[in-house]
Amino acid sequence: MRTSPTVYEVAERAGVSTASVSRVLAGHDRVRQETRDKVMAAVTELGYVPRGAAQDLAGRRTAVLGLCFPDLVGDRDIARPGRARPDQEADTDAMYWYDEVIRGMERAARRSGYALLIAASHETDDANLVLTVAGRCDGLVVLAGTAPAETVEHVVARVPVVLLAAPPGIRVRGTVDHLGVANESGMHELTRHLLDTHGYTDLCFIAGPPDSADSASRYAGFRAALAERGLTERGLAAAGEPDLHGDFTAAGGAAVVTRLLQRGPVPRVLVCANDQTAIGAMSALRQAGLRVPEQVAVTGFDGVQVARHLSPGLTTVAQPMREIGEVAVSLLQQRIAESDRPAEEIQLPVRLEVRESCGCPAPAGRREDQ
Amino acid sequence: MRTSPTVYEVAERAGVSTASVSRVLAGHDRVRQETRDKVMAAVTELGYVPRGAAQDLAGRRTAVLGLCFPDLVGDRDIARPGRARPDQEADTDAMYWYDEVIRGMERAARRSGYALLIAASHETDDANLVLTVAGRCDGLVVLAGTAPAETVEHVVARVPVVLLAAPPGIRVRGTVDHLGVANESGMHELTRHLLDTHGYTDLCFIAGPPDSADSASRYAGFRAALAERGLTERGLAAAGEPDLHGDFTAAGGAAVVTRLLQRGPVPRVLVCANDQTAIGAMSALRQAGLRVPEQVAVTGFDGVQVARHLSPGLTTVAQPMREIGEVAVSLLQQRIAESDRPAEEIQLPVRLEVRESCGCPAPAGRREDQ
DNA sequence: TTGTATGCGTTATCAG
DNA sequence: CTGATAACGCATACAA
Repeated sequence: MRTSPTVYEVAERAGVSTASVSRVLAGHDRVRQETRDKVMAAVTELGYVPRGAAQDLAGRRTAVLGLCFPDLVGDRDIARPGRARPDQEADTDAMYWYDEVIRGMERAARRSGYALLIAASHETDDANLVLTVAGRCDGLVVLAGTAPAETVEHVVARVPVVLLAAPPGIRVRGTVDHLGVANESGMHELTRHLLDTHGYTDLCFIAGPPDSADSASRYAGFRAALAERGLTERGLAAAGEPDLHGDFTAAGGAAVVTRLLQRGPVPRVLVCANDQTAIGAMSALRQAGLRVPEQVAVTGFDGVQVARHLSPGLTTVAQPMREIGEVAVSLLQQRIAESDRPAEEIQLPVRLEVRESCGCPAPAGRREDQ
Repeated sequence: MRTSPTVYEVAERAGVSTASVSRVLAGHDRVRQETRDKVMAAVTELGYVPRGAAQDLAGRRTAVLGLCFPDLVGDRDIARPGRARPDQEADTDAMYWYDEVIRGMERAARRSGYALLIAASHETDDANLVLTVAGRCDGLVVLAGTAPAETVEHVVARVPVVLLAAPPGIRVRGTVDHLGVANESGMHELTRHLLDTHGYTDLCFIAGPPDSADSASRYAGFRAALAERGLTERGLAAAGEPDLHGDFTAAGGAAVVTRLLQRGPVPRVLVCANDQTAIGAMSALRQAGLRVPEQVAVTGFDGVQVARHLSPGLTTVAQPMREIGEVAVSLLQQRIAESDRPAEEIQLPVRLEVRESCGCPAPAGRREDQ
């Protein structure tokens, strides 16, 4: 292993003390220009890059924020080489939403001078990577489903944590801030649009996994809007329980539609628990020769980027990804500054994005892509 | 700032030495079960998470790999609040490809037990974040366009570096491995498909930014295929120079098509330098009432996930994202183990993905989404 | 303005 | 199997 230069070597070469090297690199004012030059020359010649570990240890702070998100598929595709391709597609396929979260966090972190340390893991994994990350950052964002509550509670003793999109029921002990979006009211608004603007009466909800709290909240909003108009949902399994469950992937959405097609006539509107599901649903409908939105309207939830490039454009409820990142970073910074601040619970508003998949006309004259 | 527990406190509470604590947490065998229990109890009670900085310093290794990629837009949207929305869309829009790279790297890193430290920056920025990252990882992947060559050369003294998608001309001094994909031959193959299978003769290339080496390589493959058939490209600016330049975003692709429409009849085939450009082009064509692929065929390059969900599905050349991540990690690990190994230059094969946007029939019976 | 000396929290070596 | 103790590389308070 090549042994990289240290402050000592730089100091020696520059003919100054290590303190001066440190000061120059930290951009302190109180150092003579000549000293500065000597140091910089030595730094360049030696290819010196300060060891982050030492800086962090001495400075008692890292320049890093952490982000842990659920590993949806683990390495199943590796374990089952027999059908590698399908799995590969399915898993990356399900990542759209995480991509946006990662993006938003990276941007927000960077603006505050932090790099972002990311790792996926799953509740059922050993929590090793989560601890690795937690031990190396000044603040940590954990997406729901990433680690068991105990792990989060454990980690909170070490680093400020923001829990993202955690179900309202599952609250972690200890001082952790919770950040989420208005799932229920967002879906409520979307459903009202379908009911009032379009006058649809035959709608059906395609849920996510049965244990998904996000899906449940959105379903609640959907049901509430229906109830207000005295309507009932097509195809209800049990009282208040959606009948149709996808798994938040396009493949899942397509599969549900396939089943629906076998049962008989498809409802006039398919309200999907997230965008991927809607994408898969539209694809399956197209395969079956049904036109969207003329014969079947479809809507999503999340507002991932691809939604606007589909044809027809996907009507959906957009989460404020950028703002989520910003608020998460801000919460972390506040708690870094003042750790005993009471825990906050923030719910960010969502925005209805009407495109064509619900039956609305394409915006004339306007260009979606600019 | 809350002061988190240290080994000393854990050791004291458990009634053992710090060495034992360290051993237990490291999973060493040679420790009595009773000791192990005492330590784990103390760890849990105290919420102890080892400080990564100290571990890394003592262990001379981090559990982290770094990834630096170009910041396409910086914070322009922040600086110019006047037209915030359009910029916001444009910039995240251009991220698809990076998303896939990040994903692939995260997966590959995780499989090797590493977390991934990411940060965006641009050649024109100060290189601060790049140094921050470089100082905190055992290996670093740098995407082309992220940092000036000198910065990379500088950093190489400290940590193994893999340069991703760097133009063949721009090679960095020092021992850095280069990793890329077969841009030229991939585009050559795609073009031959258009020529031979479909018999098109009126094709036109929509390039990326004029200084993009990727775009240039792909253009070269395109031209070569045309030349083999004795064809010339529609709308050539200068000898060997593409006339139409987008900027690798959907907005750019749409803008090019808009200009094209004003000039007169659109070529039969638009071969785009990347997927985003193609997406924008298709969208603009649709707005203009032109049908894809019946009236105008369109193709892309990269194979981003959304390509398969569009309608028509986008015919494109797919980069092996997963493999890129895998190979990058592997190169890094090799060089960590043996730093004076000669630099490698690896070119990964690409794969033609035929869908409907080129004019091929939709695959019957097959379900794209499962 | 610059240099000296010490602490940061772990791991690992080496005795016991 | 366990316990002292010396690095690890840098930042900073303090002294000059």
